[in-house]
Amino acid sequence: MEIPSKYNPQSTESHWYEYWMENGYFHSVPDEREPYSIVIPPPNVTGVLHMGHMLNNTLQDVLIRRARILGKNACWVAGTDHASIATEAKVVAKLKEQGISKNDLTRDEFLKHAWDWTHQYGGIILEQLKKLGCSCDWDRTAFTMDKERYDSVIKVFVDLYNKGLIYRGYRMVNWDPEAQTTLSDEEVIYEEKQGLLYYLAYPIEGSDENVTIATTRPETILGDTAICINPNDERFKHLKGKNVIVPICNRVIPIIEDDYVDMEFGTGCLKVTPAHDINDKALGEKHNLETIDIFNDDATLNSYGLHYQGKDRFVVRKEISKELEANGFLVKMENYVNKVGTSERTKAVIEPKLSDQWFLKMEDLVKPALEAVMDSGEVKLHPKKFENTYRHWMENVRDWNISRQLWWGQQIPAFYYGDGQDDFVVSATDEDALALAKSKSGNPHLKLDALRQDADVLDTWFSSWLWPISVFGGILEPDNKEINYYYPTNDLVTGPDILFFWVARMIVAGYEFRNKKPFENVYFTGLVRDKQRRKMSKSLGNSPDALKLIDDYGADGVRVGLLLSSAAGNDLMFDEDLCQQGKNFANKIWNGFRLIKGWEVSDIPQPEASKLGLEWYETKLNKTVLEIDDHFNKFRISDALMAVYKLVRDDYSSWLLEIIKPAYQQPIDKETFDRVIQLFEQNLILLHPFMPFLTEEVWQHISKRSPEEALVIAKWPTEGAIDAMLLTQFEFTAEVIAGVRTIRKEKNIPMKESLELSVLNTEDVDKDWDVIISKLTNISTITYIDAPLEGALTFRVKSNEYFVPMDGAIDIETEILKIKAELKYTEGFLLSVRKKLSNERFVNNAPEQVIAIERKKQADAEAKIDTLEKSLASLS
RNA sequence: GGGCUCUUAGCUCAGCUGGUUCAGAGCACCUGCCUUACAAGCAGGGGGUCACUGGUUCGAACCCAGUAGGGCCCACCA
Repeated sequence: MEIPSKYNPQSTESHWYEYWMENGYFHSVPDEREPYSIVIPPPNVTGVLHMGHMLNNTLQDVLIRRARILGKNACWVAGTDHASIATEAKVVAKLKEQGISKNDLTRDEFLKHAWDWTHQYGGIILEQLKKLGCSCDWDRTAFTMDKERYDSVIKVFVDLYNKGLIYRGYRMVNWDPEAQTTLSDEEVIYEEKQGLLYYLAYPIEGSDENVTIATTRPETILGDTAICINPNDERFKHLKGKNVIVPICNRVIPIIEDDYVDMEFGTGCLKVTPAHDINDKALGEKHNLETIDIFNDDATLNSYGLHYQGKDRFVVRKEISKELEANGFLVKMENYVNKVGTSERTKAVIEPKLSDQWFLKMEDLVKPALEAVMDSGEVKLHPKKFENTYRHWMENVRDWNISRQLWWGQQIPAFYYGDGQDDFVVSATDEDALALAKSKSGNPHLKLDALRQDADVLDTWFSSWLWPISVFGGILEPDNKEINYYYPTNDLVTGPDILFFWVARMIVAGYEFRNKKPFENVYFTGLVRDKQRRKMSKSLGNSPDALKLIDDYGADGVRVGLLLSSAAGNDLMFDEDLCQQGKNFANKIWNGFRLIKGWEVSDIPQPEASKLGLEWYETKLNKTVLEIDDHFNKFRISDALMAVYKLVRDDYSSWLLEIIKPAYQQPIDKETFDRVIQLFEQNLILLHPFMPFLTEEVWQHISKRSPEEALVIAKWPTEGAIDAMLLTQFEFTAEVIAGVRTIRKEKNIPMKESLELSVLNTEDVDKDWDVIISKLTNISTITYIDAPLEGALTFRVKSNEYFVPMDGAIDIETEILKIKAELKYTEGFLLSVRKKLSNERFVNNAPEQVIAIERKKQADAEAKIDTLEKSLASLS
């Protein structure tokens, strides 16, 4: 059978993915095994795979595949999020392209468009995850708006309402004038923007005097209902109790006093606009001020805007400042940088706005979730530093605005039967709502069609916070077999940007609805950035096409590329070269397989070198397995990969294969062959979580396997013995080999030309390793000698001295210089060790073991100096 | 403004309890090799004042304090 020398991922990846699917390896049902479950952070239903998803899902796949190989019942639940505001915005934009305005559609018509869109694009990202190799249980694929998840959300809403935790309130909320909906505090991004600070003069009623205030938003003067000064401010003492006249609209408003006002800022005098600023709202309530809302929902001015009515707030800002200037009210303008809240989704500048919204009381809900992370450690965050951030948010949490003025989402199950503030009932079904309404209103003749359901939908996160529960049906059927088996899930992998949006709220929901944590570990990935440290984004165009990367480097190559430098919580500077490294590594393994496959096996005795080499590699592998397990336990995934990478590339390929490789066209003995295949298979198992396709391909090529023997469900190596002596001896041997190779290189002696080696042996070296030295360096004989050899190049390992006899002139001067340099270094080293050992306080205070090590260092150095001095003497 | 965190080789980062020759890895770089598995490779090599200043200690990249400079999160100063 001819095996190509280049591994070709394209031809194998889809094949093995189909094979895995056909055999149902990813599907999980509860059984007697230990469960291991992960729920996917559901990507937006209409999204496409980007680098963040790639990283995130690769990590999850590594974890789930390893769990599967460890023999656990691994279940990775896939699904998508309806992403109400993002999806609705996309649908609105698409309709607009077709000349359809959302306002011309009924709710049902709009929802039909949204569902069409969802069905058209909803599966794309999941198909892309399959290309990446993700071993999700696709039979469980869920959607935050499917029937079960929808009903779960409604049930939870009703439940929380009945517990008194959900309330309706007229509050100042963050208004996105573009999407025309409210946002939660978390959805507002504050950005520094260069603006102007306008100093405006307000005439004082019944006087020629003015009072000057500073504002960044001159257009809001039309909504002013007071001027506020600090009661301790001597400068304004004379203004107490007076009124001022608002320029342009000529309204008379009072001057009030409150020590909220910072005397140092601006003029020390503040205009109060209760409808458009959260602090002014508080002041307004405290001082019983009128509230004048000057904006429409799209942030154009309403009738309070007078001649500016219908114009956008930013247009008005420019125009009104001109008008103020023209009329002498504008004292001056200053450049000023202030923080402006913008919508996470639409980027529109947020307008604080008073409106009726639904809120969830958070204070008590949050308590068990805070404790779970900070006190009991039931939920662990990786890296740990996020615990502080988490605590801070949890301790300062505010009520969650859960209503959105959108159509795409779970419609709030509140039904109004009258026009009063409290003329509504909350219920999961119409019939119950009617019954409740009848009794609450005292009107037994109320009809169903007289009930009007709240038009708002719930915040997307109000459905995704239930995800680890709702995907197992744990809300609707709290005692079902699945939820009892898979919940709590084990690990969650996500980005720190949704710590508050999602992770914290899931923990809250877990304790509230299951009385149990939703997961044990949260692994936060970093942001994927480009080489210049810029965030990857569509607008910058610096995000590579995920699928093209897979085409170019293979899914395995991309996975390795992403994992190689992605310590938890650290941003990842993505560089395609890393994928190339991954691809190269895949090819390396492929060729390792090719080499073995090409050997002819014969019934001949096993060479000593092979026997020893195999023994050493087995120990090395056992040691590495321990390291890898340790890395995994600490979520150091890239370290785990690096450990396998080095094991396979350095120890296995460069050392073991070279040690056992038969001479050209010679057969290999059966014992070595069988053993090396077993060890190679162990390598493949260790590699499989990281590079699932390549390893399965090679695994199946090594021998014909039944579906029960597929690599995807192989068994992780169990702990084996580690022979420390073998490892030490190997390292010593490797140094000797490197010494000979260096001489070859320096003197340009080709590998074909065999050399001799003499050893002045003062170390207690096991001569068994000589066969390996000979083989790897083409040394014909190794001789043990008592005195330095003349006419030879030398090198030293520990206190052993090695001589390679050389025809022709040896540059004695150079040799002497080399030895002198080595001597100088060693003497310096010895000096520092001696100094340490002669320090009484060190000897008295340091642990025994540390002192023993120092003594050993001293003895080694002394022996080495002895060797060096003898060589020097023999040369001169 | 508050909190957290980081600064180690050209780049990205390890360095876990202060103690092995502890100053590391991968990549990049330099040199030599198309050696019969792999040039997507092999072998060899150079490279760091561990940000700075002090302190604690027998001993500090590691602990403490301060300084400088990044990053993240939170916060209503108009």
